[in-house]
Amino acid sequence: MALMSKNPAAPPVPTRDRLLDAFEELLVEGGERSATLDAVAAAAAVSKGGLLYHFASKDALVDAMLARLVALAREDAENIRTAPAGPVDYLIRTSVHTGSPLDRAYIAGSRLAQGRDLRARQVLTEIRRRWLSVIEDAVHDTDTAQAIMLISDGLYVNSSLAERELTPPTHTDEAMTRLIALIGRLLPST
Amino acid sequence: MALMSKNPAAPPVPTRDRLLDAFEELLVEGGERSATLDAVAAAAAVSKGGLLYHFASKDALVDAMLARLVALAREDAENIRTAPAGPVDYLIRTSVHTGSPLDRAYIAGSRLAQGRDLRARQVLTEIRRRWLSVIEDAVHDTDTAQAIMLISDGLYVNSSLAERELTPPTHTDEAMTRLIALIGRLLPST
DNA sequence: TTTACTGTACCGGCTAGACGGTATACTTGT
DNA sequence: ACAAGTATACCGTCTAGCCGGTACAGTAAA
Repeated sequence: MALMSKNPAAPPVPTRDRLLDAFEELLVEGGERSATLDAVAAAAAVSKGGLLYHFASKDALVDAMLARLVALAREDAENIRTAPAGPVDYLIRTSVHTGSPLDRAYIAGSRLAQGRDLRARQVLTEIRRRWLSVIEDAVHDTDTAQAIMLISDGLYVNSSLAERELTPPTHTDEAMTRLIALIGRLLPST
Repeated sequence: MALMSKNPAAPPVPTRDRLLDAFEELLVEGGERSATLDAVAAAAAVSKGGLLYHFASKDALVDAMLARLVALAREDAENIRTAPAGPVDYLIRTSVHTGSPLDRAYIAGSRLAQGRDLRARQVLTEIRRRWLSVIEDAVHDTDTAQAIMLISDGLYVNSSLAERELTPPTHTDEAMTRLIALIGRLLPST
């Protein structure tokens, strides 16, 4: 009785954000090709005119999406740095597809980066540079940090590719724990 | 004098292959969106009609491309297994973008896998499964093998993303050597 | 009145694909 | 030997539909 499908006091998600969500979702699910203006508008239950009211062009939509990604990544870098279980543990565990907003935005961004979009490539490169520097600070060794980043990248690829197929969950929590233990061996014994 | 731009006795590359090459190249450079039939035909210096003579539909073009990828990957798995410097060394060194036919085909395939193409996803999953099994045979430890595959995947991502930007070559031969040494630490000390 | 849209109609360019035609080489019957 | 037919390997044109974008008239709420 107290639980409705939505908290009645919760402000509705602004149309602008719903449009960005829909854009990301389409990119993640079907790549650049699927993410047309018509499809985005339909997925957000907004008319095409409404979409173009908020974003004057597809370019503007991309810009806004990337800006949101950058903001989320900035927060995340802080989360990695201050994670109780340590930066490496946090980074690795959040590299599998968890469905978090950052996850979705990051994968959406990498879909665009596969195309000719220079901005997307630059944003992704910058984000990874930032993550790398956090890990470097944590492990005090460039080569090791780089290897850890590669594993993180690999996890992203795997989970965004194998996604929702008939594959039994490869990257279980337990598997992640073992992987992190394994990564421990990379650390120079100080 | 003896060297012309081409061996005069060399048979010209068949149009069919040139079309597949062009298709891959466009996918690698600009993603699914760039790889239209018109663009493929133009890049191969063939009319659109000519393209459709060899491949009755875009689907057929994709099928042929994936078939070639599978064939190349099959050969490669054998190369990994029998590499003089060992499977891990070979796998890691060939995970950076070398411009080899397999490289190009693999990246082209992963561009398609970003979209809705089920076949591409299945093919890539299958290829990685094959590689993993070779590495498993070599290192006798599932977790370690999986970690090595993740690093390999990460290298692919990095080199296909940062490709030909103003980034100084991150993955030099020397860096690869150090990475491989690092990976050595993952191996259980038998 | 302004903000935040909806809905419709339209346009130019692109996209996949169909189709008819053509040049050339090879085969077959006589 | 030669005409007739067939297969191969394309070229050039056309079309239906999609895509990004424009334009604009209307509406409902604050």
